Amino acid sequence: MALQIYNTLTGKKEEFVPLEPGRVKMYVCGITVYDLCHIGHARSAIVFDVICRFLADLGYQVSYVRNFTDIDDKILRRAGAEGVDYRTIAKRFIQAFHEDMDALGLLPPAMEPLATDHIPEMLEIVRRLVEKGVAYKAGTDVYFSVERFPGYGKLSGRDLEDMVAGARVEVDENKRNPMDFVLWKGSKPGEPTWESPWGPGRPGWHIECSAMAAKYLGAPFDIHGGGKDLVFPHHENEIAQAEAAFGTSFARYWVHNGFVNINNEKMSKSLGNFITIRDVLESVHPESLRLFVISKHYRSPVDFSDDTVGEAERGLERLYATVEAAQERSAKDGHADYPDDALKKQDVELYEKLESLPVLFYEAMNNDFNTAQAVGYIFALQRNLQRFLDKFGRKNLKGPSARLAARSADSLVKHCRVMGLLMLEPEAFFEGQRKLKLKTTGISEEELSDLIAQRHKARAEKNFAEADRIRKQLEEKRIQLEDSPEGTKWRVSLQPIIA
RNA sequence: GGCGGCAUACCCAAGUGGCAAGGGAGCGGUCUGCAAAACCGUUAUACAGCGGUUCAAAUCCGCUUGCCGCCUCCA
Repeated sequence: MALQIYNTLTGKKEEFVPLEPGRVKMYVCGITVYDLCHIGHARSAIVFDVICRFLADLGYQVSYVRNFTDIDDKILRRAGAEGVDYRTIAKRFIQAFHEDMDALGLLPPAMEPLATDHIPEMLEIVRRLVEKGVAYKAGTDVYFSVERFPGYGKLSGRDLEDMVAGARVEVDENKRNPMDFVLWKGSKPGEPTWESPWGPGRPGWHIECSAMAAKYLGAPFDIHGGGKDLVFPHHENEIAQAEAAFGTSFARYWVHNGFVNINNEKMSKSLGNFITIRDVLESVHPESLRLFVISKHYRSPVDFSDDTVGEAERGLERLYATVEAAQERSAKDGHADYPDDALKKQDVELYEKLESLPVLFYEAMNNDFNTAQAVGYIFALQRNLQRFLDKFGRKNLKGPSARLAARSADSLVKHCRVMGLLMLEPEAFFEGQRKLKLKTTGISEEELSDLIAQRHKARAEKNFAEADRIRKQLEEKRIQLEDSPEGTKWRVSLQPIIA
């Protein structure tokens, strides 16, 4: 089955046909850089990262552009509050954004343009719109006249009359229609300003994305993405400006991700349920957050809680643990090849899961990036593989058994990596996980190994009361000890994130 | 007020006409000094409710209820 993408513009899943064979041009609205990013931004970034990786996996060359809005009221307000230049604020949060995205393991876009570097391109669009009579100057501002663009409302599925009737926008004497939106704002004293044919000022928000997308991808381009909340007015306005100015369609497929909620409510500063990416990554592995995100369909809202993130984390650990065990125990014999029949004889169910995973995986992903279903298929293989390994106790696998286990592990890794998961060697993952988790308990590695050694001694002396006392002491710090033939291992349970 | 979305087991969640994926938690068992992990078994005659279409519906249509989002900056 060919790739199907749900297109907000038509409200339907459509077969994806790129404008240029073998190439996908994708623009995703980035952030306004005035504060740290929260987990809603993380979801959006992860969703489009997975889309990007999947398209690349299908063989497309992906041109991915994501902008920064680096001039805006909120940036100016913060700059004013701190008594610094707005560029200082923008620079600080662009850097923070990059740190967060790197920490999340996201592929960098091909291009990350800044709004303020594209004022001439924006002015050119405004010029064309004014020339065509679709925009007008009023006072010190230039507005887009929604009545002059017949398609206005087509993305968000509203018509102009309804919008005007229910409009909650401020009445502005300058506007001909309450829904008209600003393209160019006359600057107030002390604000950053650029020269223009309509007087000194700065660009409106929507014009940036139209200008940068058109510059780097041309119009029309293939995919335009962003959060659901951008559908109206931002994307609606982008379409209006760009199509009116260029006389062509703007973007073919409009893709919008759902929100992250906390306790079933949208995250917002006023509700005090605002969680930054940094807050989460302090105690949660980035791939856990990724698995959490892709366990849900990208268009559905997702509720973030300690429980649901913890579930994702345990799932990820099991995935890594199974892969590690399979790799280790098939290391010797896993590379020799055997006929399919010989492998199948080892474990019919595992063999069938292994054979069917590629088909099912691509079927799910091709169906509007159904990562949740794809993850389900991956866990089905993981479960069968783990069960197979357990049949052999702790022994290493030989011959066709080793080969079957090795191939299953390879398949898990390969398919997970298409979604940006299982990117680490298991050993490195667990090492990182131990360090990260231990840090949240306030116990040092030395203290812990001392306590484990003490307990080991107590156990050797059959002083189980003392051994259990130490175990309990550590459990209070969320550290769980696991005795195994290879010695005592430990794991740390999740530190609550939500207060 | 206008527009849109969602409702599947204890929890999370996939499934858009033909035997209800997957994960987590629970319970019983194997293993273990005890635990934990892992494995085995088990947990929806059923998909908010009512009505309709169909040989066949969680899936399509209508109505009802509940929750959420957008309409103002917002991923």
